[in-house]
Amino acid sequence: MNDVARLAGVSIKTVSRVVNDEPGVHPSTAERVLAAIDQLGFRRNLSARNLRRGSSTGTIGLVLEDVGNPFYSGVTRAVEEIARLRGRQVISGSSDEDPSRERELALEFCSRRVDGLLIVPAGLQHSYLVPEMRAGTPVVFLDRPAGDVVADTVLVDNIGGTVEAVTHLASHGHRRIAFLGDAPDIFTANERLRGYREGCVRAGIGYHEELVAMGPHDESSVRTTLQRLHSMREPATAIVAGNNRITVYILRALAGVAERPALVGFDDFELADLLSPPVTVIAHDASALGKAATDLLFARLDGDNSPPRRVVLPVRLVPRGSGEVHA
Amino acid sequence: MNDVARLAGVSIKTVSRVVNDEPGVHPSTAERVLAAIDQLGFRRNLSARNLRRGSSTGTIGLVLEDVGNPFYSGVTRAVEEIARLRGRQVISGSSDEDPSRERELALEFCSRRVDGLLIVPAGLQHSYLVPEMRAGTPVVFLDRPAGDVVADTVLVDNIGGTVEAVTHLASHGHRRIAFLGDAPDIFTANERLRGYREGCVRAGIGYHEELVAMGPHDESSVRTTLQRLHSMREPATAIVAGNNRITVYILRALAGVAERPALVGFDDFELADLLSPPVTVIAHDASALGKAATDLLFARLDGDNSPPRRVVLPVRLVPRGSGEVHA
DNA sequence: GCCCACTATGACAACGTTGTCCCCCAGCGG
DNA sequence: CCGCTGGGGGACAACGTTGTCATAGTGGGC
Repeated sequence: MNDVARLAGVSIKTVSRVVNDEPGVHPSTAERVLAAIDQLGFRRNLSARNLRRGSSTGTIGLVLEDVGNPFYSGVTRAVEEIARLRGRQVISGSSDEDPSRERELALEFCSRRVDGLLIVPAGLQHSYLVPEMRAGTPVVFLDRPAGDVVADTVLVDNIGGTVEAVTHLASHGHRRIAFLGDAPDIFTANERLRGYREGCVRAGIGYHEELVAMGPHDESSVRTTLQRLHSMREPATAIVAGNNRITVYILRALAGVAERPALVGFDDFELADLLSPPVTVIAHDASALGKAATDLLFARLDGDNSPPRRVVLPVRLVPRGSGEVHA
Repeated sequence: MNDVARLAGVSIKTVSRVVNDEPGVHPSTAERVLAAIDQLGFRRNLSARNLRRGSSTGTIGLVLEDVGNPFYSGVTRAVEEIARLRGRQVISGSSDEDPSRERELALEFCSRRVDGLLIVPAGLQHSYLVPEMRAGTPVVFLDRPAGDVVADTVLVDNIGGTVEAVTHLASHGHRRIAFLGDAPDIFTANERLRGYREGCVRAGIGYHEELVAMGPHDESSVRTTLQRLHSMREPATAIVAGNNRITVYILRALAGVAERPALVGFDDFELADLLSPPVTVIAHDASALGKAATDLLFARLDGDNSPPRRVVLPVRLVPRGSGEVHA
């Protein structure tokens, strides 16, 4: 800006006026300034501007588990969409389910003075955010609740979803329904397990420890588990998968197997309907989740200071016929 | 920082020293300062710091077409991974194939003084970046080349891929091979069309205009196109799909159809191997693309000022047997 | 010709940091 | 007792902006 001013033969304040379309600059002066800007390739430094004006940085921090996972990239897209409408940029990072990484990212974003934070919690400890929240940075947790702070949270109906999945399978005559879930210290995994258990009890088929295998899972652990479930005295005839990755592992393991158990997966995924058999899922909308959380965040930025809210988004069983009919 | 200094009864410079672990502060003073920091929930303002130090902002700007697309979210993940190793945050945005949006995003990132830019070009005009590039901001284009500037570029072997796809199909006896591509003003779409044409010529089956349908495509346009291809006097017996979305549209349109043409899709996708029939694809690695581009960017940041490079990543035909064998 | 209003412009401080330079004072040798 | 040394700490400027206020010039009304 200094250079522009020198080149145009004016003060930097005048350049500032031109850059900001402020009135009170003679057209011919403005023209000279614009020419200088063009010649030097000047671009206003937003950091300095925001610093001086004490205004917002126009950024939103997004901490999620893994942008590479289609579910979270759907969330990201929705967040970006709304942020854009409100003139904000999104800074994002993946925690990879590591609490210290989550914390590192969130605090880094705070140092950058983001206007707000959206966090998919990896850990259970979030008191590190208390100073920021007290300082006025709105924080919304999504997909999972925060550990030890009270804050806005957007969840999906994990329990209701798995209850429905089990009910659905039981209504088709299944009595040996297994559950493969993610690591039990992950909130959603635990909730879904609870839903599974409740579903079993409600369906009157009882809860059997040996039909449950919590993660963390990978392709081979799923394979082993399926063999175990199949070789039981009373084999499982149906499976509920705790998330989209596990569903895919199961599908891979079952490829080519003649006698397939029925399957219901948590999380919908592209092409689920085109597989044979198509896969019944408990669907919930990643973009709805992202939208709800971002809307909440912006409401806070707009001055809403009502008590923290907890929003639970509905899920929907999408029956596609993946072997529910008992053979 | 001012408040911290006041509370601890020291000057702000001393606080700065403590925050930056600089020597020359008496342990007892440091302790007082740390206590004050803790009590006030102080967090250093990174913008101000970077402004004063004239150092980098520690951010990388990433402009892509749509984070929601699994291909680009894979790219994003890879970029993030490497940026993290080098202590950078990623700011990203989706252009939705809109050149003005791409420009807006890129320039916004420049105003934020990102250390470097990664761009999946939506348009053909990139001279707007010249001032930034001259000012020393490294820019790497990925997936598609820049329009009218010379810059580092990372591409995949689009032509080679479609040539191979057509060759593969022809070697299985197909002579009526159709091509469904994206909008022809998109670089990759055009390249793949060229590869298709060349493949046809090489295979000695000739290039027939009526077997080509360039986009933009949606589910219904694909459906219509397939009907047209099927009801020809000499119907197409095989199809090459120009990208992952088109492949999926085709799969949807073909669901339940008895007499399916063979299919080879550009871009691999999850579960392609589990469909029946499994889908043969021309695979290329989103994360390799992201990694190559980011590596190139960091090389520039490390001072590499050799002439702009163009990297072309190989693609790989993954035959899965989606009906290549001529019925 | 004088004063006023108004336009165009600039000087300066400040945002929250950090780099540079300087000062104070205790401790030590002479 | 003096001067030197070095550790601990502060004052001040500067990064690139913008808000506030001041000022120079210009033209019009009396």
